[in-house]
Amino acid sequence: MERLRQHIEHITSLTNEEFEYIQTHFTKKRVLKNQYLLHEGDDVKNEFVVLSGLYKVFFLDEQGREYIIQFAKENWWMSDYQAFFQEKKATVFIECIEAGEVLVSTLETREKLSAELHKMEHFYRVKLTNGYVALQERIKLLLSSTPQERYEAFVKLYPDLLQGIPKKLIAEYLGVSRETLSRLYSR
Amino acid sequence: MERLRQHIEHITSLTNEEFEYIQTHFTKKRVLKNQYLLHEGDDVKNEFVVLSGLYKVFFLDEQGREYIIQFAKENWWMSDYQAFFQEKKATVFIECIEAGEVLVSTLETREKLSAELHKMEHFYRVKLTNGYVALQERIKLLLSSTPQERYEAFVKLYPDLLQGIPKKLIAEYLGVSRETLSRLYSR
DNA sequence: AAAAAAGTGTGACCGAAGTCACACTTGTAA
DNA sequence: TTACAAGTGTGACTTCGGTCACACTTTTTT
Repeated sequence: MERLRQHIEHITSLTNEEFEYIQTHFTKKRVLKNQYLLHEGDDVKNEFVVLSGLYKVFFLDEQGREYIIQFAKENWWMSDYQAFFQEKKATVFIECIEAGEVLVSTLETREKLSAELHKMEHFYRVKLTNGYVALQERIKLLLSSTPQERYEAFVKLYPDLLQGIPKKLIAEYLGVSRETLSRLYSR
Repeated sequence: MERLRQHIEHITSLTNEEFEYIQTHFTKKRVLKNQYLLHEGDDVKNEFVVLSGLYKVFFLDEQGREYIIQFAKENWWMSDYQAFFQEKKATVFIECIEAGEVLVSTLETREKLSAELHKMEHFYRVKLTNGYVALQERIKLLLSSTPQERYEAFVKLYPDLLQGIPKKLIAEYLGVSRETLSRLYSR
């Protein structure tokens, strides 16, 4: 839980009492490799804060092709935010790539803490601001770049992921075929 | 200004005094067709709330090709949010397609109102949440869909834009060539 | 240790979308 | 009202990336 505190205090400082209270709204959960935290069609009751391990957020098209929206590592938040905020059924999957731990929270928690503690509303706003900017960057990249440039941008964003995971997953994140990606660095 | 009030109260209710105060942080500005509200390389001092008219937020790649990030109409907010929040130079342009009016605000305003009024921090958080979800949807679409599907999704999102603006702009939003877009509905 | 499964590189082929060129229409300005 | 610019559709050609196939390697399982 100390991790969560540091994470929040990176944005806004808290008293011990405040953190004590906030803490009660999060529960720790161990996650094993290949375990699903969220499955298409589920009610999206939770959002997750990654403490350790590696996870992928992805979806499938009609032909069953897989597209990765996000890799999540330490201190990243993840959910099917569309469904989470709008209380719809999940359209994405969250699967564990490397075992680790996450904190589990709910929409009620987010709204309640935001309403009760101005500081927490601030925290969530800042997090969302950063997330918004990151997504916009991804859109610009998807719109304008060649596979080559996307790959280079990926390397910058996730330098540590390059060795750890199958290239296939990187291809699914970039939106190119495995073969095309392979040809990018073999020439 | 009444428009701004309705817009905010759609999310959180305000007293007259509160709105009086908030109001002083926004100034109205008339915008003419083809006028730029923001130019690549500028310091991004402002964000804009659209009262009327139509605007495009776009950027250029090295070859000078144009990509539209967002069309903005009534009640949409726009800026180069990346640069705005991080106080960097603009990498995008905002240009007026149809004359109208906007409200002009600043980062200081956003932060100040958020800090002073919990309600406003809430307002900004909710706006950001919606924006985040919309961007994520766009990413999913860009990753997985054919030009055909993108076009159909566009029609749903901006049904009113179809007749008003040149098809070239739609193509730039979808990330396909003008010719490809043209062939989508001529067969 | 053997067998099965997953990951990776590479060639051959194909097809969807980009580019270029041009004709025709519509809108705008002199 | 004429002239010029902008917008639009369509054909010909090209090209980049996808798909399929297969060999080889590495990892996992039994």
